[in-house]
Amino acid sequence: MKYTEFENCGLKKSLDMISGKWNPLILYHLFHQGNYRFNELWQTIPKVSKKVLTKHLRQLEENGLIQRKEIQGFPPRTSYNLSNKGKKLGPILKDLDNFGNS
Amino acid sequence: MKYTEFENCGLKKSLDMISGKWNPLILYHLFHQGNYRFNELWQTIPKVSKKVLTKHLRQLEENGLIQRKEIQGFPPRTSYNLSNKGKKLGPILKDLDNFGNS
DNA sequence: CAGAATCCTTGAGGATACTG
DNA sequence: CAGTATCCTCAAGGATTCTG
Repeated sequence: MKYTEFENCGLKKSLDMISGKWNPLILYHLFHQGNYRFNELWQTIPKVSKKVLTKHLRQLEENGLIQRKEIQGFPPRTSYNLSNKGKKLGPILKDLDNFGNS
Repeated sequence: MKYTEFENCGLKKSLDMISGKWNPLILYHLFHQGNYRFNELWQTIPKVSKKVLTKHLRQLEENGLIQRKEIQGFPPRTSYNLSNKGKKLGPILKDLDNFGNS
């Protein structure tokens, strides 16, 4: 496999999806509590700036791992939860966790 | 899970082990051909500089995923191959590859 | 509340030259 | 052959302030 091929392979795509600094933690929380509003998630992971948290969430959404819902009204609210695709990552992340602990 | 806990969890450790730019490709080649000398590997992945390739290999070795053997004599030779631990990553990387292709 | 805008720091990775 | 040694670039992430 050459580098140009690697760039398009599934492994690379998967790693790009989850390797952002906060992505594993975001996914972890969505796995275990299901549903978060933006500020709720931010307070759960207080060390990340809102800008960066937003960026991570946008990428996760673009990659189809999470869903973002706007709730109409004022003040504005958003709700984030895992997509079906995102849920399929669960066992793999668990495998990686076990591997890292071995 | 708080960030401080995440820093020490297995998932973080695993991601740190494999998320270096060239690590997946290095592991891929070692999986499929078993044994490489330094220059052989470098010519297989020619876009990486020797400095960076060395750094990746050192880290993989420190994390116990690969083994490095020096062959005495001149010119110097080294041989790299997967450790038993490294081989256990195979199925997980395959899962990630499938996931990324889905 | 859920971001967007702005400016800044840091380190991973790259390019090139040198060496035992 | 298998690396070191230097110098350099760039983008991820951080800090802070502003807004509909």
